[in-house]
Amino acid sequence: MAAAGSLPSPQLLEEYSQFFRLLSEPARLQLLCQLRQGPRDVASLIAATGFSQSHISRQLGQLQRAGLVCCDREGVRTIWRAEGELVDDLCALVQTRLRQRLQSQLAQLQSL
Amino acid sequence: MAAAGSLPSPQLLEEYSQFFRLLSEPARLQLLCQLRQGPRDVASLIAATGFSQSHISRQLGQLQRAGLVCCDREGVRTIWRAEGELVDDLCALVQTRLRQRLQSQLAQLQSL
DNA sequence: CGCCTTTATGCGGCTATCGTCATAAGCATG
DNA sequence: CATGCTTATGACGATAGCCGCATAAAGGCG
Repeated sequence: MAAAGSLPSPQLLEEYSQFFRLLSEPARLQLLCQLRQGPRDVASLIAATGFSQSHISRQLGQLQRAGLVCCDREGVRTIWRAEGELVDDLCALVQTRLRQRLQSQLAQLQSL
Repeated sequence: MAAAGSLPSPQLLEEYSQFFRLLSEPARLQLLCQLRQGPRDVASLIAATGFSQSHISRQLGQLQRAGLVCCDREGVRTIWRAEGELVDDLCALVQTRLRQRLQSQLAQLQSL
């Protein structure tokens, strides 16, 4: 039986949704995956993703404001890196769910 | 040191982002919160959220296709309920992060 | 100081999605 | 069957967000 906790306030709901929205775009997820492999400068992110410099700059800015990435200045260059394990943990949970659903769909197909 | 796993394929990235996109809208999050408290029929969801019937129907459809909610037919009425703990787990992780960030901001303010 | 490299931002086109209204489809009852 | 109640879907206006182009700002080098 589900616990009957109180409902979250609209403001909190808004915070949650804004956070999840960050992860709802393949471009940002791709950047996070790149940075999960280790620190990268913007040039290599451009090369790896094919996005324009301005786009990458904006997305990194959003991720930084959310505390998901941070950067170290090396002169005029900026080296970005992932911060924290949150995204990995979230993706692991989601991956488990996705796998379960695919397996059940597979079972459905095979039972025909 | 971060593990240097392989990069996810674009298709997988798309799957992840589509899933997170479901949670990136306050309306859907609100529905999920309502259903987390227990099964509800559509009329009570309309009353609780103020959204139109058509909108709620669409959002529930999306959540259902993702396996986050499911429904039992009671004659012509449909009773919806949350399915699985995934959303709760995800929100718990995010909440921890949000709290940490607010606390650190608070500490910053107090150190002035 | 001029020049180059690198990052941040204003602007605008484009697409996707939100949310509503109107309507259709399905099921129960008199 | 006709009526009423509940849910699903087509159409549409409004808005938000993606993404690139052009340009400004900031730092390094001769």
